[in-house]
Order: sequence, then structure tokens, then C-alpha cells
Amino acid sequence: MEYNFREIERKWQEKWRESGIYKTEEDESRPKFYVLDMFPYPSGAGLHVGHPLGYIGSDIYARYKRQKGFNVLHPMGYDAFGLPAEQYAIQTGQHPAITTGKNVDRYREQLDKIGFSFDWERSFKTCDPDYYKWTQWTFIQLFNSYYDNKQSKALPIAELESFFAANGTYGLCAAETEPMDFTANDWNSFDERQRQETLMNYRLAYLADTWVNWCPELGTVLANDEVVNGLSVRGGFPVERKLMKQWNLRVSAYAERLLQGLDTVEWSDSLKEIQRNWIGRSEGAAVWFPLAKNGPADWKEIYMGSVEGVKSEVAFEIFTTRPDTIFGVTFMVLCPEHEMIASITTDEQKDEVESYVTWAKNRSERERQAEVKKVTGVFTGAFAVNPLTEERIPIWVSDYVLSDYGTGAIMAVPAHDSRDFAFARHFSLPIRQVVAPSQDEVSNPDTWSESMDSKTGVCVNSGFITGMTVKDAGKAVIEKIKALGIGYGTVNYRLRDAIFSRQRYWGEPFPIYYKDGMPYTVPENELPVLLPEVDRFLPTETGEPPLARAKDWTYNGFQMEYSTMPGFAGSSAYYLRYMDPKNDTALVSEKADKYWQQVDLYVGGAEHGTGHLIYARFWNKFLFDIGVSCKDEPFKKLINQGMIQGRSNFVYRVVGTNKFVSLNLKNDYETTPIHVDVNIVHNDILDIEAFRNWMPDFKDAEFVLENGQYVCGWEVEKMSKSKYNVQNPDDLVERYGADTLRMYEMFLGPIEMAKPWDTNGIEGVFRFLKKFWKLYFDQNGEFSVSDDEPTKQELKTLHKTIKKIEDDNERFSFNTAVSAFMICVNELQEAKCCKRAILEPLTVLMSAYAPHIAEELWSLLGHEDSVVTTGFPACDEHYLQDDEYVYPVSFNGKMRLKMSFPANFSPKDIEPKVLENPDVQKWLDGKTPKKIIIVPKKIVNIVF
RNA sequence: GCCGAAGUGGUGGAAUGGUAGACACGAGGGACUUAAAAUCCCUUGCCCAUUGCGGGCGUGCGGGUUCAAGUCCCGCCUUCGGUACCA
Repeated sequence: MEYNFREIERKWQEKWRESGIYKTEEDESRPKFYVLDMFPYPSGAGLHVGHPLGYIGSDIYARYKRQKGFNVLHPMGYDAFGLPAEQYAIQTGQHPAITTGKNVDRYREQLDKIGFSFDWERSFKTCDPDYYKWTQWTFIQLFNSYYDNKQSKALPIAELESFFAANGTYGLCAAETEPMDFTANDWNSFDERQRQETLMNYRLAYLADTWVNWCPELGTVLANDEVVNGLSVRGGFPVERKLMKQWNLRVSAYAERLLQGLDTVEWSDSLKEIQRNWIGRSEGAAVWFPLAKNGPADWKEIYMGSVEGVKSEVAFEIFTTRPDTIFGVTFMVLCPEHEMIASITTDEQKDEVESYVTWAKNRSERERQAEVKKVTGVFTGAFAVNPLTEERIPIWVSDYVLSDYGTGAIMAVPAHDSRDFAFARHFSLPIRQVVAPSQDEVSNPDTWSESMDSKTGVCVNSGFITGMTVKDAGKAVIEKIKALGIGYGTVNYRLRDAIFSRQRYWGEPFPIYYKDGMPYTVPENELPVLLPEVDRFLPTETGEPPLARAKDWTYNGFQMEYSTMPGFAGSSAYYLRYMDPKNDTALVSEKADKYWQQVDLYVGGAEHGTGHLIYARFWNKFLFDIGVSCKDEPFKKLINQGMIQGRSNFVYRVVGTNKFVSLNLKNDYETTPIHVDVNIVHNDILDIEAFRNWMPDFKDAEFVLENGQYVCGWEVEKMSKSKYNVQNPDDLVERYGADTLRMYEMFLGPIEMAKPWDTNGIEGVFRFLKKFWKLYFDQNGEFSVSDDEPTKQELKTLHKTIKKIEDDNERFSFNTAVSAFMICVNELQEAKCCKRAILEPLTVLMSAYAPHIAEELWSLLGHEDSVVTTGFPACDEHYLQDDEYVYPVSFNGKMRLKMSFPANFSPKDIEPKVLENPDVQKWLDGKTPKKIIIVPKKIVNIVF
């Protein structure tokens, strides 16, 4: 019987569906294991071969874990809200829900063909109201929480209200948008509006005027991770900065926990490092620099008392990571957005400062980034006082200081910071060296070509810290400013709060309405707030988001929020929902959460390192704080499948003709390379007939062949339609079957490595499966398996394979596992082994990789049950032992000959036998060896 | 610039510090066949020798540690990913 993969795969996929064999339930009697793939955004283009790479890997692991006795949760769903469906809706008028539905059906169809063991009963889309109800619910909890820095956790906002009523802000230690200062009496006399505005400064989901990345083309704001090089990730449109009232999530409150948590998860070092950089923790000091309004004489009075006593109208708070260089400060710089600029600028400088600030604020992100090296700035005419040297220093404004990091104001130390250096040189400001490699290596900074940014060395020209190492001096300065009450040691993070509003239609509506201009939440029992219908998916004429078009978009007569939530809202807790997807009283029941705990293995692309994987961790930590999730970290182990790049093929057209010349002859002509559809090229040989039919232009093409064939060139590029290098898995499944595709995708290389997609080797895997199939059939094609006792050699082959597959599965080395199967089948074929005792366990091993063929053979072997419910075979090491072992014998490390000894020989027994060997004697040539190194079962090395 | 990962045949890639190139593709040769497909066998890192053997060189480059280095250490080069005025 032939290996008819089409029939076999159709048959078993149907059986699995009918029997619901992959349905999962909580089962206290078995240990659990949760394997999750990053769910896909169902785009119109369907799945390409890059998608299943991770899914196949996780499916193999899930099946392997089931065989090992685990109760495996392995769900799949869709990240269905998002821009492409909406852009399509704008162009065609078709509702995004319809487009999304169609795409989801197509994805499902494609996924089903590959034979995954997903529990589809747990599936959902993020745009399902039953699901986004809980996204909205979580938002309400965020709105009603603040972050307590002492306990390092989120607490109910009501507790903050009681705190204010009793203490005002005195002793408060909470994450905040900006510092506030009021007493209990103040609070108690506040009206409702003032209280709401105050609380907004602390809520974890808060509304605030925010400098945002505004993308006019998309008509929406974007988060930092959605903007690359000043262009939107989706569409590549320019992005500008704009001050807008936006919802934000106080992700920054969790910066330290997000950083610490990385030490507790099993992720790749590179991905952890990406997140650490994104969080960007830096230790340093905050220092108050007073304004020298009336000269140095009166500034000291300002400092009577504590830091709290310093009035921000007369002093600037700066952040520095180099307090040790404070004696080298020669000027200060404020960001153009700094609120004190207007009040300090002198009359003479007013016009110049105003025009600079206007210019700087209107510069687009892209312009700003393109001109990073260009130094711009303006002097305010005002001076500050360096609190340690009592010197007057000029205050400048420049856009190299960012408004949203630190305090938007810096002390400039041009000698030891490259940006300050460039600025000082450009505007001829003084540069003073305060750090040197050693006391006597001081030089004239005017002769320097760059600043000395090194954080090693000793302080010079630095008052009381002169002579100290940089490290000690930093500590000493912090002590000093603390004692003086003008500053303190502190930590700053690069991680910003996440902007949470999108002025788009196709997203979760906010459960928020406005009363007297203040936002209030819709009661939880009225969730979900359904996405309303609109006539068009565009902003209104007055520039309001599309939801403003909805009829009667109100709650009890109050206007609802017009923005919707961003894509990451729906993807931030979906892994929790899979634990209990049908629950309509909770995001996840306590019971389900206690059982499944967290994702044990998460598989997906590293491109989500600074987006989804930060947001989901934040979201989960919050849910942990409020008792919804029992684990602080959502994803215990993470595997990043490498990106699949495209492998493009080219034909070479002779310039000005319709003649195409084969790769190795092209140097004889003047040619232009043209992308050719990879689907009409096999092993780099062009299917000429198919090429002629591919495009009308090529109908009458002529060819210059080599050896009767047209050889195409190739290059690794991004997979894209325009490069004709997209391969969709359906074609391969149709041609070779799902089992071949599964094994081939694994065979390509290590799952974590980026690699070009290349079908050139798929024949080999297909041949292997045919060979595997043939082991079970005799020459006449009849199924024929013998019950004879296997030989020692056959048992060795089997158990070697069991051990190897187990090891490889555990370390996700699926490519070497496929090779191990090939070796095994080759050996069995050579031995003409068709014994049940060997083939049965092999079938079970194979079932994780090629489940359809394994099921078919399992049933032919006479089993009633399914192979996927059968346990992983045990390896008996006894069969792996050799009677005899071949030692490579080397001289001074160079291999010369091989000798075999009984496996149980000890080094002591081997040594004399080696020396007796005539070849060894020849090599020794009468000399006595200095040393003989014998590593059992490894090598004999003679040193002389 | 900074951070991270990786450089091995014509190609994808194997190698707990111990015979580098497993396994596969491709290529060349052969068997079967009227023929093709399918299948099977042999060769295949480079160079020299080739009647048989055999010998030399080889894991991006330069050093080092070791009896022994693709693997460990130091210094470079290249490629890919992340990030980028983050004070």
C-alpha cells in the first residue's frame, strides 16, 4: 500500500474533531502543563510558512508532554482588533467584523490542515464581547487603583481617598504623574471635581495631557513601541508630537518589578536584555539648582529646611547619573516644553527663546531624529546657582533635553558628557575637567576632540571630593546634598507610561462616560459596553474619532468616551482567559487559575519584546496584585522562534530584449535581475512553461539555458508579496502532506534561529516518511509486521532513538530529533527490521512530530485506542552498552590509529596493550612516552 | 554610539574540551525500466598522490590556555537583531 498522505490526514483530522480528543479539563490527579503560542492577527493574506514554525514546535512539545503524563492546556485564538481590518473597512465600507470573521475562518482552515492538537473549544477572538467584557473590566480595576511604592503593589483608590482625608499628601508614597502638595484640610474642603482631578494624578489608568506620537495619516496616537524611526510601524507614515488629553496606563509604576521579575523567568538572555534596556534603570541623584534671581547672596535662604521646603518657582530639579561631576557644571539646559521657561526668560532674550521653543515643539519626530547630531539651543538670559560651588551658571533651552525623561532639566558637564560637550563647543561655553585617569593627568579641555565620558578615574578640581574615585565621590556628593537638604539619591527609569487611547473604530470601547467633563466608569454589572455601529469608519468633520458618529453613544444621557483601546489591551490577559474561557462571572475563576497557574511554555517572536511582552507582564502583575492571578509572572519559559526570511528567486533578462539567461551564463550579457515567483521554481530550476504562463509579458520569452535547464539566482530577503517569495503552507500540505511540512519546518534548523525559508530540502523529509511507512509493509505492499524477538542491534537502534528524542524534546532541539528519526529508519531499513517490538514504540515517538501517519500505522498495528493517548516509551540504557569500544589513539593530540578494547577495560588495562601495538611502537620510534592520557570511552593520547 | 546573538563544505545545518562536517539537499556516477516517474547503490570539504595504500591543509582573522580547541580566555573583522540625544 502506498503512503497516501491526503487520505490519511483527512481521515485522522476528522476523527480527532469528532472524538474531541484534544479537549482539556482540569484534572487534579495529573500535573498540568500550559503550552501557548502567541496568537495571530488574522490578516487578509492568510498564514504563511513563518507562522506555523512556532506552532509546530509548541505542538510537538505539547504532544510530548501529554505522552509524559501531563495534563496539557494548548489553546489557540485570534488577536482580532486592529488597524488593517479597519483600513480595509475605510476603503471598502465593509464592516471590520465581517473582514475579521472571514480571515479567522481562513486561518482556522489553514491551521486545521497542519494537524495541531489545539483545544478549539477554548478558542475566542479578542473582539468577542464575551472576552472584551473582561478587558473593560480590567480597565475599570486599573482606573480604581493606585500604586503604593512602600508596599510595591496596587491598592484600591478608596484607600488613597481615606489617606488624603486623614493626612493630605504628607507621608504619601505613591506613583504619581506629578508631585502634589496639600493637607488633609485642603482635601476635605475640595469639591468633587477637585477631588477627581487629584485622584487622576494617581490612578493606574489615568487621563492626562500627554505629549503623544500623533500619526495624521492613521488619524490616531501611537505607543512608543508602535513608532520606529519617526514612522508608524503599521503603514510607515510620519508621526508628529502633539499635546493631547489621553488615557494612559501607569506602567512606569511597575518598572522595578518588571525588571526584578526577569530574574525569575526562563527567557533567552537576549530577550531579557532587550527588556532591561527598554526599562532602562539608572541610579543617580536628584538635585535642586536655585534660580539666581538676585545673585548668589540670597539663594541659601531658600534652602532652609528640607527638600520639601524648596519651592519649584525658584529652583529646578535635575536628575543626573553623575553626581561626582557636579563641580564640572558650567551651564544648565531645560527642555523646550519646560514650564518655567516663560517665567525666567529675560526681556532681551524673550523673542529668541519664544521662536526657538515654537520651532522645537513643531518639529516632527522624524526631523528631530534625523538631525540628532545638529546642535540647537537658546540662552534664556537667566542664571542658576550651582549649590555646591555657589557659582552662577547660565540657563539654556535645547531640544536635546527630553521632556519625558527625568525632570526635563539637566546640569551640563561638558567635560564628561558628549552631548553637553558638543553643545558647549557650539555655543562657546566653558568646559572644565573634574575627572581624570589620575591626579596628575589633568589636561586642557580646549585641546580635546571629545569629552571624557569614562566612569573610572579620580576627581580633580572638585572641592571636597578632589582625589576620590568617581565611585566614592558619587556617594559622597549624595550624602552632602542630602545633608544640605538640596537633593537625594534616586533611581530613574526610561520606561514610560503607555498611552492607551486610539482614535480608531476597531478596538475595545472604554467603559467610561463623562459627567461635568470628568470621566466615570460604567458599572461592572453593565459590561460589556458593546462597540456601537457607525455609518463610516472615519473621523468626523470636526476631527472627533469614529465613535462620535455612533447614534446615541451615551450612558444615561452622558457622553461616552470616543476613543477605543489599543491592540495590546486585548492581548494582555488572553492567556488567563484560556484557563476558563466560558466564565461569565469572572475573567478566570479562582479554581481554574489555581490549577493552571501560568503559561509554562510560551512560543512567539522576539519582535514583541518591547510591546506585548512588557504590557502583558504589567497587566498580569496588576491582576496578581488584585488577586485575580496567582502568579506574578505570566510566562515562565519563553522560546522565540526565529523569524523566517524569504528566499527570493531571480531570472536575468538581457537588457532591451525578452531573452532570459541562466545564472552561470549571465556574465556574458548585460542583464537586469527580475524577481520570479518562487512557486514556479524548484531547487532553483525554473519551470519554463509555468514562467511563460505567469505573466503576459513573458509569453514569448526566450531562454539561454545551461545543461538544458534554466538556473535561477537567489537571495535572502524579507518575505513579501512584491518579491514573489511568499510561500503558503497549504500548497506544501497539498503536495507533500502536513506530516512532511511539520517535520520539514523543524528540520530546517534550530527553532530559535532566524533563517531563510527554502523548500529545497523538503523532498528529503518526504522520502523519509515514505521510507518510514514502508517499514511496515512487505514487497507486495501488504501490511506485515512480525512478532519475532528483535536482535540486540535492533534494540540498540530503538533505545538510542528513544533517548535521543527525549533529550532533544526537552531542549527544544527539534531539528536534531528529526535527524535522529532518519538515522533510526535508515538503520531499520538496512536491517530489514519489521518487528512489532521495535516499530510500535517508534510509532509512538513519531506521533508528536508526524501525528497523522503515526495514527494510521498505530491503527494498522491493531490498536483500538489513539496513539496520542499512549505514553512515551521508556528507554532501557541496558541496550545501549557496547561490548567493545573503539579508541582513537593520538600522538601529541594528533589522531593516528584506532584500537578496540572490551568496554569494561579500565585505563590500567589499556595502557600496556596500547604500548605493545606495533603501529604505536613505530610512531614512538624507541622513545619513551612522557605521559599517556586515557579518557575512558573517549580517547587515548600519547604525549612524547 | 551602546547592548545582545551569530560566523563551520556548493546549500540547510551536526558535534557533554576528545576521530570536525552527523542528518539532509544539491551535484556526479551506476542499477532497475522500452521510456519516464518512483526506488536502490557508490562518490562528494580543499589540495597532492592514485595500481593499492597514503600525505598535507582546514570551523571569520590574530594571539593564548591545554596532552587535546569549532567549543575556553584576550584582541580584531564581518553579518544580523534590539535601542538610540534616556543626562
